[in-house]
Amino acid sequence: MARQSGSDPGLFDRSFRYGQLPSLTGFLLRRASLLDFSTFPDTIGDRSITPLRYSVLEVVGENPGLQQVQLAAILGLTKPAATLAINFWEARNCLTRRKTASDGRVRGVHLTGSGEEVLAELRQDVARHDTELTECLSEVELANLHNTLRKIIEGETSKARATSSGERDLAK
Amino acid sequence: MARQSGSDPGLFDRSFRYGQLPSLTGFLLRRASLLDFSTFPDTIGDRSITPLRYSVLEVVGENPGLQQVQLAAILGLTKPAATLAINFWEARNCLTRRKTASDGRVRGVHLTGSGEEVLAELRQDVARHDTELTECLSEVELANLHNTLRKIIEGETSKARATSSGERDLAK
DNA sequence: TATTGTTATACTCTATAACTATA
DNA sequence: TATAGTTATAGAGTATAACAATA
Repeated sequence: MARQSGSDPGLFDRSFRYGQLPSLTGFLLRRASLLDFSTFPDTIGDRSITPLRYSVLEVVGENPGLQQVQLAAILGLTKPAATLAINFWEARNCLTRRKTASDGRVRGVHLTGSGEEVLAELRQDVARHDTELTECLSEVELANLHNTLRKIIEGETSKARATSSGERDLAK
Repeated sequence: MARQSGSDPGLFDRSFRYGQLPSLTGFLLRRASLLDFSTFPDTIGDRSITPLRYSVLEVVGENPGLQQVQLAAILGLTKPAATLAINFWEARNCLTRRKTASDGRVRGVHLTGSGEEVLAELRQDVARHDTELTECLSEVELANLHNTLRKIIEGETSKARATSSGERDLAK
């Protein structure tokens, strides 16, 4: 029985027409991102470790004692989403919450010893996966791609704040 | 009360460290794609019209009488997902299913008259949104971005077929 | 009152499996 | 027996709301 899946799109089948889709940046970004996501577990092995969960570990590792609201803000998560992501790693003994002396409401997030080890391995696996994703590109192409994507993210993020959902964030 | 949302990430807050995240193509792709997705309804207006649902209308418009399994293959959807997406537009009188003479199992998908009109407007709105997303880029940068993204999608798609989920697709 | 964090809850999306009708 | 399409169902993921503890 054949597997039903949306993870192997096969873009650009010459038998069909795609209209303006292939000339839309948003369409290409989504396809590339979905491809990255769908091949992620092949390199990482553990299917429960998603790019988001990896990024949680990475950011906590870089910012020991980070508040959960700060983690949420950095990664664009809601508070409950941050709670759940931390719970995931806490259940695996990779993250711990510690009360802060200065503010009793805050429970700073820290890597555990085994969390450090897991992160160290994970960083290498993720970097390898990322290299594989872009192995068809030259160094110059890759550097240009990163610069361009950062421009889109930075430039459009500030615009989004003024015109989109950010408007509601600022509104009382 | 402030709105809880993950749609306005605010990447690169200088107060924090991001480790290797900003140098990962996958991370940048996801952020750019999420930004595109989160600002999409601002241009389109109707929140129920997602990029995916638009692409369904676009592909059917370009390939009248398309089979539903073909639509699914083109857009990387499962059969049930294709059914639901077509149902959405059928309920809005934009798409119809018609029995095919040559094969009684097939119900080809077609645009209705009002579907043509909706698509024509939608194409313009989507193109405008896409232009806004990349308005910080020069023409050369945009062209390079598209070429590079297509390389990633095409190059990696064929590799994915050989090593990833495609393996299970081919396996009995 | 406002903020940190958790829990409760619901909604969307998408996956698999099972069913139908045709071939 | 295989394929096109639908329906049923369940699992992630993520959203809001409400709550507890602290400021």
